[in-house]
Amino acid sequence: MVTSSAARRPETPRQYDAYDPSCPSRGLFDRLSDKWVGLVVSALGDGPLRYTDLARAVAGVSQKMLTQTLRTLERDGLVSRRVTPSVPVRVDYELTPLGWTLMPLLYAVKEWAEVHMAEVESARAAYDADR
Amino acid sequence: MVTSSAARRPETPRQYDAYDPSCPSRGLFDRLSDKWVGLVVSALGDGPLRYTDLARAVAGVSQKMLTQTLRTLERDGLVSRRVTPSVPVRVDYELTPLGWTLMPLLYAVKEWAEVHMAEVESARAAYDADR
DNA sequence: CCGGATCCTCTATGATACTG
DNA sequence: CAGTATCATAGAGGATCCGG
Repeated sequence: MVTSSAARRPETPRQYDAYDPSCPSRGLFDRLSDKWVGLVVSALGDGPLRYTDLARAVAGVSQKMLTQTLRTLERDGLVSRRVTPSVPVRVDYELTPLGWTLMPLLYAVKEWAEVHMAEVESARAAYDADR
Repeated sequence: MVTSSAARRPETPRQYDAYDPSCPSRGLFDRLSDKWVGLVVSALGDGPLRYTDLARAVAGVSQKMLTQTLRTLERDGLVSRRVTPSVPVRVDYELTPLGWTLMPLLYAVKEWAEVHMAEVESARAAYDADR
């Protein structure tokens, strides 16, 4: 008989807790809440993109922050970087399989912001009216 | 015949675009990517919480940031604040109906971080090994 | 075209102390 | 208990220049 506690909880073998500041997953969650990560990952949800195209898609991002964000995502195994040594050089970024599991979640938040923007704006107006 | 473009796209009447830095939804998306918003909203997913309980749930948050985050969420119509004028005063925070539509999305990201932490850590190790 | 290296500026955040 | 007010600071992020 092999009734481990894991067997009773088929999913979510909770060993990490993002609420705990000392848990590594807290740091990871913070990274995912980064200013540019959501937009970059969402943009790559439409397929691979060259550096410049990514910069155009995520309008307003500086070179520095785009590169820095991509490096971190690459290190975390969410994005892969492929260099084509042409002249000039061509660099494509693409979501890894792991990245693809995250993309829909961040994309959903982005969509939520777009869909509910009007409601939030009227909530703000109502709030501000009281003071 | 009433075939408006909206009729052809039943859902997502895209009028906001978070990729556009000048679009209000970009600002909203940035707010949702705030360092504490995800954890606070997720914590309230288990039901209403008093200020102190919230501070305990979202370990590591300072009074200042917790209050500031809650004020913003309240203004944006995601969280409601109820004061019970007892002695000492009791304040409960709760997700609004609008907040409830957002909570599962942020909670999913938090769960993703917890579930995939190990994979990310090994990706980091592999990346760092190459330099 | 891609992005590394610098310099510089703000602002987001924390620590601390105080109040109804 | 649930904040507000103040002060101080790290570091996020932008602008610019340079190089492969």
